[in-house]
Amino acid sequence: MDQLLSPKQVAAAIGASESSLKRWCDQGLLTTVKTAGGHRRIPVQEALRFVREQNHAVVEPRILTMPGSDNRKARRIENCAERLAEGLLTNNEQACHAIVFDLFLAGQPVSQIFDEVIAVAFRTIGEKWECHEADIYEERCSCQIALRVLHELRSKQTPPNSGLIALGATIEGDQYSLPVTMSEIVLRAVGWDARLLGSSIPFDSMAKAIQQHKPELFWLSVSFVPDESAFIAGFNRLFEAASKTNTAVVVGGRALTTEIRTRLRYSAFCDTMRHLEEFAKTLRRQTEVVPKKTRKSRKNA
Amino acid sequence: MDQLLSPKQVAAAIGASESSLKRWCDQGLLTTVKTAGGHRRIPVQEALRFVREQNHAVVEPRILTMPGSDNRKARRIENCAERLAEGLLTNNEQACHAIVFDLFLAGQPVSQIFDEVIAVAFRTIGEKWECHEADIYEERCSCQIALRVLHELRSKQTPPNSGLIALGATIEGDQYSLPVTMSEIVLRAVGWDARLLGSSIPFDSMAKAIQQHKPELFWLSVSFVPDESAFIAGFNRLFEAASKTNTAVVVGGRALTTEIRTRLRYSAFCDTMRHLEEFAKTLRRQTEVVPKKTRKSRKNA
DNA sequence: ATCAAAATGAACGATTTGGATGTTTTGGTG
DNA sequence: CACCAAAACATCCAAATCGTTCATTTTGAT
Repeated sequence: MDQLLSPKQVAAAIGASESSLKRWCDQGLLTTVKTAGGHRRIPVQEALRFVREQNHAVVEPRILTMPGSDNRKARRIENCAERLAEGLLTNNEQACHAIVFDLFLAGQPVSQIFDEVIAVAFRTIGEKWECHEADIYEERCSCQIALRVLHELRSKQTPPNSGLIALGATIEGDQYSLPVTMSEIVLRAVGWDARLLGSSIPFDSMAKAIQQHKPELFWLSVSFVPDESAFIAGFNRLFEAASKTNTAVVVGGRALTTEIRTRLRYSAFCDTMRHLEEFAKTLRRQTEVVPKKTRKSRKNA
Repeated sequence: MDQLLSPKQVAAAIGASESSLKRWCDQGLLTTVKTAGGHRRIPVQEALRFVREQNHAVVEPRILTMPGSDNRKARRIENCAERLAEGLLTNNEQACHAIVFDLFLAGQPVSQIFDEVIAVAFRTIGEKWECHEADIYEERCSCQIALRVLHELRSKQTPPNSGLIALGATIEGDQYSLPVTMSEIVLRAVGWDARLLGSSIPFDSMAKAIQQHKPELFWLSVSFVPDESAFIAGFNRLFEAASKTNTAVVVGGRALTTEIRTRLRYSAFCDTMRHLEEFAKTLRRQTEVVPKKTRKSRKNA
């Protein structure tokens, strides 16, 4: 479903002249496809990538299928967590949408948006719940809204084209789908073909998925551990299975105490989305370079 | 074997207008076969060659990769469930998306799409799982895909403007978010301001939500009942709470055996999305007409 | 402050695109 | 077989886009 835009449309969207836009296309700053008659066509995702990378202003977000909003001051990341928490608790889905997409358009890495805005907002909501200032249903409803925003965000990313596959899941009994969904988006942002298996997957089924898809990476978000020893045993079994297909296993989540961690075997532990992003980037570089047996790269070194 | 496509289909596939495509055919950029009546027919292979050689964009790969998905036969709702099940199990998100949206754009009511396509597809997947032809992770992954399609569908609906509020949820321990999400979409389709609270909500919290939002309708999707007697007690308590705010309570879901049902008090029981739609329509008419004390409606009667 | 280099945006005639039109063909149904 | 709605046809034309040139503005270094 990636829509194609004409140079004029993109120009209008970002408030530049058509001439400049055409020049940028010809310079390769924007990847264009051409019609048979030689007209330039720009996929929306590509336009979004350009806006984010160049830190360009967006005058008409609607052309880029983005929610309209007050652009100027919204870009600072500081108050956003607060504002998001309020938007979530007051059921103001549009506001939540706008907060996240403003940051996205302003070029903030998704990992940072997740760590510093969404995660913080939900921590706030969690605290309010503990103080009986918010009810459970309000927290759950907030999750629903956030999930919809995340799905929308996901659909605006440039679709993955690399052959590097990542699979992700949560363990049986863990129903928190927000973190695992964020992980998927982060991985896709750095070029992985990340596929979320879903929530509450038994370890044996994960192993089967690994065996069938042979991913380069498997990630596990652990927000809740129903049975500690079963978890440790199951996880280490999973790690065994993964090593057979050379699959790196990344684990993270608030339910993992240091005590549990010391008894796990894993390729990487990630406290934040930023960590996950960094690890995925590194692994990607390694995995891509290694199979290439030529030593061309020496020339540049 | 050599599937033929109409100019319109190819145009849709590559995101160009029908006019342009026909011109390109006439210029010889695309080799066409002609029917007896002079209509152009383009072999899939030829369309693919054109895309490769012209380095053209592909907006709707499904048309070229799964030929026959777009013709009139495919619009028929009968085969769709089958095709959707296959798309879900093969991780072909785009195909799933296309199947649902083709029906939606063709004017099929969402309730019918849900009852006759999505529900059927998941029943098929469930059966395969029972016969060990599909793994748990494949079912979960299918749910993820379906959820994303549903969210996309929701975002394409006209946003609610009526004052009629509906709240919905699943009970604690019930993690099936697909049915409850479909319900929300159905209600929104018939003009309700439906707000999904989320999955796994305790009865007390639902009661609180009702008390705070005073909805005209509350719906509960029950796909799984962890504790039967606790459920019955909790539900009837909820019904009590709802009657205080004049809130109709609708219940449905595959976990509700007739045995359980006989022990519940509710405003309506819905086996299908169609039932829910009908009930919501009726309630809407009643609720809207009653407070209006003029008898204008008599004129039309 | 000054100037050259670079970037921007407007203007131009030629070409391409895509929507509208009324007519004909197609494919499915009774 | 006859019928019908949807799809495709040919044609036309306004609007959009192309590549190019050129004047103006911005940038950056002296």
